[in-house]
Amino acid sequence: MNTVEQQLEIIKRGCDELLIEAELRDRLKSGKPLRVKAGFDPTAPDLHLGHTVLLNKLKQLQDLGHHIVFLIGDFTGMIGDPSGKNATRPPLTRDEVEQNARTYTDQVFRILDRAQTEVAFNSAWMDKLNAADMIRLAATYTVARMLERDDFHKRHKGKQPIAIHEFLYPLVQGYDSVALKADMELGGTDQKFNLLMGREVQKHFGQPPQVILTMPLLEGLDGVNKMSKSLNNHVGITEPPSEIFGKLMSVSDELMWRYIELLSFESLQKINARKRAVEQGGNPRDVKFDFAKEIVTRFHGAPAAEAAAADFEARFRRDEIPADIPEVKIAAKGDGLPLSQVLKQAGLTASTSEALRLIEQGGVKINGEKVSDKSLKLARGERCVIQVGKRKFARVSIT
RNA sequence: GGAGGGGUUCCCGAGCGGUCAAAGGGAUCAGACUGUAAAUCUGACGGCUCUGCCUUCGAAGGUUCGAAUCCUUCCCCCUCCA
Repeated sequence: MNTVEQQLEIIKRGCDELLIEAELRDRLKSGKPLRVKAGFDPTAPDLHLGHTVLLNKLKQLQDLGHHIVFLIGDFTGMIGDPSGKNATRPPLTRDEVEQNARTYTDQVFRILDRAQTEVAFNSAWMDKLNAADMIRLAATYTVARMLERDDFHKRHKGKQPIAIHEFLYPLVQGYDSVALKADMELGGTDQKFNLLMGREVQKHFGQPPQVILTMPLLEGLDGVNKMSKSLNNHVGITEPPSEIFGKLMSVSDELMWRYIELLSFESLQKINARKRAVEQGGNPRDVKFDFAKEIVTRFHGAPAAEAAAADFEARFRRDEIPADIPEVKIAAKGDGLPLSQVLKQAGLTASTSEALRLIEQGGVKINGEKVSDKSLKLARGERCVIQVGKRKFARVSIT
């Protein structure tokens, strides 16, 4: 068993903020496993690397012997999503929520120990709350304090709409902590307000306030916004090995260090040594390459990672055609089909207009030969490998 | 309830009767280069049976030879007052 100080060190590594450390120390001293809560929104069931920053921390806590409650915000999810003004998502049905929850947990248990994790749904207690209870809950906080929350504040100042029910979100999240008797709650730095709300609501209900631990948010591939599926700057953990590998290689050399800092399990000494090596003229590509392998290994195993690495080398360093490319059969009417049609029907381009543009720009190759003739027709019976850009391939036969 | 300001292509944002498929930026994609799907530079960026045609500027009507631009009604958002 780890001492309190050893535990604290593990808990604090990589975290953004721990509030309040003294309280956590006291709770750890009691020797009782902590009830650690982390809430997730069931609207986006695909986990990406950004989520894993938090999940890895939960795993560490789990390994220290604490009790993890994986909370799925199905109640809140069914009302509709408050964050992000422009994408007012349609409310989810019970079925959809359950479906999402299942895919969610399946992915989560690639990281957490299924047998030792409690999965909870906040509808379990929220459904029982009546309107009067809701009003009482709402009475525990003021509008002014609510507007302190950064995103509300920004939207309010920026003259963006805020719907009333969005104010209920933090309150409900806080109430979840009451229902779960949470000792500790984890979240991203953007969750700090909500997590603190949990403390307030708990105090209001006569419980000792939870300790909160925030983890840094992982930037997306663009290096600017936080990683999210809707911004399409994410790396999903269920994506194919070569996709994960390629996406990580596309991270800028600068951002790469941030990714390593938040995602790698390497020791800090090792990471620092790599930094020094690059500063002294080492190639950052090599560091990125190893890091990409580490991550692919984590989710797909070492053999898959080796294969993805080899594939990447072949494709982008030696300009070879990858090993497995999709076969596509396209039916031609008459004697043949214009190339632009073939590209569209093979799914290599979104439209014929795009196909024509790409041909014009020299982005289309047939059997390795660049095509420049926009009106080229492929005859019936033809079989060839078509490449669009660096990444899209198809083995096409015209029938 | 009153007054005012808005809703433009994936996003932000100009345009305010013809020269507008609509400036600029971002995102994206392609090409060049390269140490990589880094960086940088160049180009493309509604669709199609592509030197032309069709659809788009909150929605529906209308005025006009011609509308994103003017009018009417409706829907939605913001600010201030109450």
